[in-house]
Amino acid sequence: MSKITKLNLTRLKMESFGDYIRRLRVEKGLNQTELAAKIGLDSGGLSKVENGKKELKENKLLLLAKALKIDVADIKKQYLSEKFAEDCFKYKCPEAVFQLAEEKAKYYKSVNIKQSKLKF
Amino acid sequence: MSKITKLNLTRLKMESFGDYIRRLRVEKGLNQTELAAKIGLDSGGLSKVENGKKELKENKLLLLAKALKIDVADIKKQYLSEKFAEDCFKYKCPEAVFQLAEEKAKYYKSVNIKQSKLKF
DNA sequence: ATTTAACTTGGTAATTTTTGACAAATATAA
DNA sequence: TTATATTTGTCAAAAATTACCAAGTTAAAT
Repeated sequence: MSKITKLNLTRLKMESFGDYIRRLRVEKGLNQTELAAKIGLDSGGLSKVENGKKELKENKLLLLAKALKIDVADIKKQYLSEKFAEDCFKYKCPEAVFQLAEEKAKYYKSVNIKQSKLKF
Repeated sequence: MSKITKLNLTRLKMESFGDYIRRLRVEKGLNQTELAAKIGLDSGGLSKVENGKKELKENKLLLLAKALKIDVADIKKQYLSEKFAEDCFKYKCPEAVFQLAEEKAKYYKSVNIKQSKLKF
């Protein structure tokens, strides 16, 4: 990575998943209570989501996409990338993990993976 | 992706985390019972790991690296990449997630992330 | 075919983690 | 202030993970 890029990374705030949700919610003129209701959560729960204190499973993700009228693939990307990055950080894992993960994901998609084998 | 690459992906078996562990175990001339004992597992547990039926947390990962005399970073990479790929597949998430995840991971590393904020 | 060792699989109980709901505390705005 | 919005902590229920055990299968050898 170039020095410029590295500097930018250290200075520019990266939008977290919570920031992303909050931004879209505010753009839509909703408060936490209103949006939370649409996804079966109370305002406290949504607050925690927006502040990265977690909570949220896939069905909520889909409801959120619908409520905010955003692309499901996009919100999944935002959500999972955050989870992955946190895991990588937590485990102190080299970032090369992501390249390998992408290869594996493509491989899973290319073969018709047996659900039993992978238990999902 | 080129047709050649795609063909290769569909034909070549990609080594899973379980395959990786099994290969190293066999290379060292250990059976499941022996290796399992070194990481505080029974043979059934190790069998499940090798067959992708999961089990395994970080401390076992470190023990495994030690028992198999392999680089800790390497085993973490193998382990996490598999988890990430499975999640991506399960969520039907676009593979662009990995590029974003890598950016986020680099960002987390570049700022001195507050543990409280991210709760890890 | 029988024996033996290695491996796989399923069940289950114990533990840990995640979740949603509530309430209190804090902040923001009118 | 008063009202509204957000944050935070706690708690119990629900879900997921884990270790452990035992039964079942496979494979190799003789």
